Amino acid sequence: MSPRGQQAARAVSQPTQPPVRRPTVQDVAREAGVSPSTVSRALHTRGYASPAVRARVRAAAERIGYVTDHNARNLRSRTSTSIGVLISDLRNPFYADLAAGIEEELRAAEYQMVLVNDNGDPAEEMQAVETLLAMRVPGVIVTPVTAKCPQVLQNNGVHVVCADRELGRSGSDLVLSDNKSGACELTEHLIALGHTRIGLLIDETKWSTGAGRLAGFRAAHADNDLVVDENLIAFTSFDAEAARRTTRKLLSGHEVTAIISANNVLAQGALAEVQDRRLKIPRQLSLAAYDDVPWMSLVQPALTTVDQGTVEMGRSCARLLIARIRGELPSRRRLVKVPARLIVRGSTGPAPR
Amino acid sequence: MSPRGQQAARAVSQPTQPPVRRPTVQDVAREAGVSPSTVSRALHTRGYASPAVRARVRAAAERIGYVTDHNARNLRSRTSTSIGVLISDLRNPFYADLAAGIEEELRAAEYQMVLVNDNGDPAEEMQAVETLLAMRVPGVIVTPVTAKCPQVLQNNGVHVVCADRELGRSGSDLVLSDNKSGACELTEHLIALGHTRIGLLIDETKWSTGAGRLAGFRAAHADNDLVVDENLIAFTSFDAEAARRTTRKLLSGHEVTAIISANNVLAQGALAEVQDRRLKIPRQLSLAAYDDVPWMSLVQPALTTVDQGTVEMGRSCARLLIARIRGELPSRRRLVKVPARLIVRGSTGPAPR
DNA sequence: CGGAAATGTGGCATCGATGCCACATTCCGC
DNA sequence: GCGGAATGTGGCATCGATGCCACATTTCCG
Repeated sequence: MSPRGQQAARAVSQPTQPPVRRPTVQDVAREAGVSPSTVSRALHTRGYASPAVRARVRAAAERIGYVTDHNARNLRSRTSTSIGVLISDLRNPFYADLAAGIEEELRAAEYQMVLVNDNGDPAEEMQAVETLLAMRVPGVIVTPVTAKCPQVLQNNGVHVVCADRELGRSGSDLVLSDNKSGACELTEHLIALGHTRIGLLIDETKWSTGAGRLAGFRAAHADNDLVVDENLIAFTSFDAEAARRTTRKLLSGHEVTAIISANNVLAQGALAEVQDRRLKIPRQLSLAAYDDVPWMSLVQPALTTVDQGTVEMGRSCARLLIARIRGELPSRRRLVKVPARLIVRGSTGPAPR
Repeated sequence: MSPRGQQAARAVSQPTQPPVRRPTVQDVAREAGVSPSTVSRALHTRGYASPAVRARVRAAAERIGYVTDHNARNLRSRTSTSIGVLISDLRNPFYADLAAGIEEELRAAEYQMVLVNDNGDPAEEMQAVETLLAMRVPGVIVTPVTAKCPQVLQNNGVHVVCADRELGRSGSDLVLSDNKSGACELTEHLIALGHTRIGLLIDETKWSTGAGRLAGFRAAHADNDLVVDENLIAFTSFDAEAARRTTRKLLSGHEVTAIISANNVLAQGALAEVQDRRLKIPRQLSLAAYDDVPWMSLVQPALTTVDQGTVEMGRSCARLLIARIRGELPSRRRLVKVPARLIVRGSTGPAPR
């Protein structure tokens, strides 16, 4: 592979390099009759430019269609307005809502969102981290898969906000749903309806998310002097199909009168199984879920749920990160607990006797 | 506002500037005992470096934790690996799926996705365009709100792929669902079941999307020698609540035996109204929708739909754009029609007599 | 009215990687 | 064994915006 061959090949594969020459600060300077430095100050840096010059420069820039080159700016000023957002699955409405909230707030503050799906895979997550480091982003919002991820970022001076879950003891800022309270409230709602044998469909408890929800489930029982039958805590995998199979087992011979799904995906599986069995809800079985998503109010009867305020969680993440980047926060890490809200709908009713 | 005051204020608001000095090409060069140019070639540019040196440089880079600075690279080489993605509403599963497909393919090709929600607002859309121009992205994938958007981008030498809809006569590449065929197939399915008075709930026909679906609806009627009663084409606004009200009107005195919703959002409204009226589906009314999303198979009876293959559409967009950027495509614009697939479920049945 | 402070602008170096060219080797064939 | 091609490396300028400092004006006050 000779250099020459290389270049030739390259030239062939890029025949239509767009030849657009975009105006630079120099051009604007010439047009406005000032120096490049002045243009820069007039357009961006605060202060340092008389209103008259500022207006003139603005007009000139507008006239020749000048658009700042972020790459040059970022390089020189050693900053960037791109923020990394690292989530597990955009197709899951929880993550989509989270991302939507983040994006909204970032956009309002004139930051850009670089969104990466890691599919819950540690390798892809680290790959993404590398990319974000290369982009020199000042901050990242992540629903971490591995504690290593926030750690590496922080070691490189990148601000990190962990969303939805805590992994190990990172010093990162955190935005979490108040899982324990929410799950507790939901469980108590069922207990108040007379349920004593409540199944909990849950996929993990390693992360604070599952752990919190389980804790809330237990707390509600304890508060009402009920002992939790450990057999009713049904561990399953993270996909709907697995949840369905687990629900099947749960419904066989455990005499549960209610089932709580720990998240929206598991709820899909649970509902599918329940519908398949033609169980009358809520007469024969009450069904509820943590993490309200739109379809839950479309099925009949509509599902009783706990709304995490996911979009607001996303907004909080972004606000927190921006404040951190601007250095407006004391150095100690901040924990934001987003309150969860119980939404009672038709799928929960008095326990059958 | 004196300069000094400015600086002081700035200093106060950024007390903890992360002092992390990241290794540069120079550092790697020193570590490996070669020149910076060689490092650059060894790590990135193809060819031009002996395997031995290449390995040595790689090792050195690894050892000192070198991560290329994309800003510098982009500036110098006048390219970027960030791709803009401009959609209307991330919370709508259609757009989320589209974005997921795009991201997947971009990531595989080592591009990054900068995702912007324009909320269907022309002003925000143009705002986003400006930002993407500033980032010097080589390409953008957009579900356009305005024809101006792809146009401005192209005028600035940015490659554009329009997804899901065509606006006016831009020269952009296009990736569309085969709306006409899909809608036609769906309508014919209903006609075959004996329906002759089919309502169509639709929000717009200015864009190719709505226009195509309406055309398919008409085509199916024509193919079966049925005249379309224009009163059954129910125009509505783009939100579920409006769709619900429109459905209400449609159900009052038009003697429709089936309703097709032109997209997933409208379907929500239609379903809500139908459930509210306690109509038996499909005995009293058949219900169907264009654009299959997960909840449609969760409701009972599950909805008959047309699956657009949205994720695949996203992938197509990304593949097309990348090929375009690499200059692998002939200059004439390309139109990709993604086939739609009819999914018959329980919500459609024989027409009542 | 003079000199110091305040105020606005311009000049120049610089951020970090890379394109391009020159040059030092090595290789080959006659 | 020698001239010229092939091959691999280093040097240097450069992408475009901005931080910093110097300096030319103005402004202000004793």
